[in-house]
Amino acid sequence: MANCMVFHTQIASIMEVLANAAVTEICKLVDDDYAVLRLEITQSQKENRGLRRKLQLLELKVARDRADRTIRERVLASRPSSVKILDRYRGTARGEGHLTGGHRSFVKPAGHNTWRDDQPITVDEGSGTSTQHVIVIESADAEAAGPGGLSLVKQERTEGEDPTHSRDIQTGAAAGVVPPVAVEDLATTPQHRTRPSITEVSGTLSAVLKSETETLTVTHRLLHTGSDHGSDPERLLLGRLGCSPAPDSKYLLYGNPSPRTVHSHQDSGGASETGNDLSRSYTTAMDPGIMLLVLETQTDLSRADCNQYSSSVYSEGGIDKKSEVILIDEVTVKMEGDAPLTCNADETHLWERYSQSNTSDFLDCRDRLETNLNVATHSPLHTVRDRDPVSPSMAPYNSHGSIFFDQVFNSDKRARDEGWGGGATSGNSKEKRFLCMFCNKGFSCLRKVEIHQRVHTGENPFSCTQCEKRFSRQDHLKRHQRVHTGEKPFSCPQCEKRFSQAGDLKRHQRVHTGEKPFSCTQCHMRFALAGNLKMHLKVHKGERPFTSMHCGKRFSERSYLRTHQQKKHSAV
DNA sequence: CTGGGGAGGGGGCCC
DNA sequence: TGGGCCCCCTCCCCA
Repeated sequence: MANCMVFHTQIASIMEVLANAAVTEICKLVDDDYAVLRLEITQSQKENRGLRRKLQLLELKVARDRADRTIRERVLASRPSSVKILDRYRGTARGEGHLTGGHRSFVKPAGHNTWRDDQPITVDEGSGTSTQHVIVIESADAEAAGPGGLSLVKQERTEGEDPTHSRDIQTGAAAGVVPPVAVEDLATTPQHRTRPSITEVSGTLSAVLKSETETLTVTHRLLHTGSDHGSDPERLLLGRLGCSPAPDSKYLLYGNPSPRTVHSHQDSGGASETGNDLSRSYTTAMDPGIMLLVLETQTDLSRADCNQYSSSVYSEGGIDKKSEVILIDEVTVKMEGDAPLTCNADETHLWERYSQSNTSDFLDCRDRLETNLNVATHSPLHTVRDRDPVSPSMAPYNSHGSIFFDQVFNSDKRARDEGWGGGATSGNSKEKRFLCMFCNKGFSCLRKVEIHQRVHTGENPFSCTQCEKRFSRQDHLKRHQRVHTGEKPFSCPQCEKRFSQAGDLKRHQRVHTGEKPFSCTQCHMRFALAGNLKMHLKVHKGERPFTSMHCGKRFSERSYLRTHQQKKHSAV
């Protein structure tokens, strides 16, 4: 019995030892397998990340190629639209010329990459012919454009800072991915070349701006971006280029993340819609997904100062913070009452650039912006206010990736508007805290800026159901529709003539009053209409830009040429 | 050439 | 804040 007990004890001991050994072995196996498994998981994760990265790059490349192809097709299909752009922003450059002034630098819609070279556009300007070079913007890789979108860019111009260094920092992040931003300013020497305020942040795109003017020795900048419309909305930041607000003023330059309507060129109506064509192409080109910009005014140049310095070249190297400006010839004729005619032949349009934003601020802005984007508004605007002072440490590239362009295009209308006191620096009683990111014009509320920006973006959300014409404003559409309805609500009390626009009636009534508020300073002839005076001035200037192909006879107006040709034709 | 109208672009203001 | 209107300006066209 005792032996039996001992035997059982021994058996139990052996069983325990064996069990322990088995457990140990099992644990060891589990640990080994677990380690292997972990290793495999880690490797798989790494592989996944790598593959995902490759996939993103491939997708971006495909998207970019598609966008390039589309844009190339559009540009090739509508090559003349480039001239229409001139027309839009010069206001007068239609067809054969007929230019009285305006910008001497032109915007190529962003993304129209096939319009690559400096294409001289010959515009007959008065007695001479000016060869205008088109600003060329080239898109570039979009590889680093993160889906998160908004980028962070900071640009600083502090006294003594080397702007080259600043730019290098800003572009450096994308340098390995995209071609560096190239800006050529043929009018300036390399030493005086003003560094472009184009900051390639994410590599979504690089911009090549080439601008050259024949008669100007000033630098000008322009920004544009382009991307695949169908892909993730491009994020860009636009700086500004234009005469700066008053010193020490701070303005909010907002982004317009409007889900821009992209119109195909098939939408373009007939020949009567050339303007719309332009708008559409331009809209397509712009299509900014998000534009956000933080701006602090920086230059000491007032508008007048800009005018004064408009023909000089500014260098931003080192401590020079002055703006780049562009001199635009523009003839504006405005006559009030019997006051002498005023001809500002050297109306200037000014380009300047600068922008400042703090990295953290920008991230903050981005967050706000992205938050706002979730709101289903048509075109939410986002403002950033009270920017912190600029920090020298730049972090131009964030994880989301995006672009910052610190440039702005000024339309010739701007000078006029600001001449009326509507500019950002006009110091109106109403504080105009909201700046157009394109022309820096100030507005008192976001809605106005949004509407105004359509001037630059070409967005025409309101279309006529009768003729497919498109308008940037609803009231303009409504007014246009009187063309179809025949409605003429404004009637002249003197002659019962009716007009569709109140201004037309007012203008017409000069017929009855005999009022001729526009007088020529050369011959003291007076005119009831400003356009008539304008045409008359060509007589004095001897401007005859319209030449008959048949007999070589020259005319000051296209209509004269047309009449002449009709007579010739009827005679034959 | 001149006179004049049609129509569109754009800003400001009011409700 | 958005709609609507007024106003100014400009281009184009035609008589």
